[in-house]
Amino acid sequence: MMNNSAVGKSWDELEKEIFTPEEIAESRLRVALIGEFIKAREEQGISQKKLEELSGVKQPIISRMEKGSTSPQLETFLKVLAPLGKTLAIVPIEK
Amino acid sequence: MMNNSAVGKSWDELEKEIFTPEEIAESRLRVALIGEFIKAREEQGISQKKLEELSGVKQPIISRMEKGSTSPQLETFLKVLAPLGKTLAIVPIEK
DNA sequence: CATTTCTATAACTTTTAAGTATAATATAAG
DNA sequence: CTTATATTATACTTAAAAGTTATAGAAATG
Repeated sequence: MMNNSAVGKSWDELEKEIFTPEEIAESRLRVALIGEFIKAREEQGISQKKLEELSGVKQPIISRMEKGSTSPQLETFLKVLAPLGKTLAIVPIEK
Repeated sequence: MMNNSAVGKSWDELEKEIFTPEEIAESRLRVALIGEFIKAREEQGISQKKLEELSGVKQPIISRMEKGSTSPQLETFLKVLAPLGKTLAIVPIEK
């Protein structure tokens, strides 16, 4: 049984009890990357279905990826980025 | 039965018969990213075992990733990059 | 409204990455 | 050398993403 009550706590507070700082940082980063992908897709007016045609990645997978219910494989992410004229690069962590 | 004999063909020639241009491009990109990661790890004198401690990602996973026998999840790749002071960014495809 | 397009989700199968334990190989010490 | 020890690679199991199909619910279009 949990010894800390959840009542009255914000998600930020709860998150700190459940996950390590590394997990939180990593998760935010992943969310940021996916968010940038969504933005690029929408800016170019490309639907998930259309992107399925362009990338070969099925629409339900794109949906799950965007909703954050799966952490895509590097390969899958590169596949959906390519038709948007984007790719991934390794960069130094910014301060 | 295959109607093209493999005898006398280079890997580059064979590759074109087996994979689509998109698959080839994506694969080379993934290999390039992994190569850059390996370079960063070795330059910093960090062993796979040490990186396991720093990142929480098990050494066999790092090994398979570097050997190219798996395409890591985005999350896993971010985890191993972080202790090396690196992360991923979405960038335009270069000409 | 009705219809089409788009996104989300569910259920299920297949494929593949992650986790675990161990083995092979390389490197360093005696 | 050969024996330790560190480092990387390999089987094998488990977990999770991808693929498939179908459908429901939003949101735009006529």
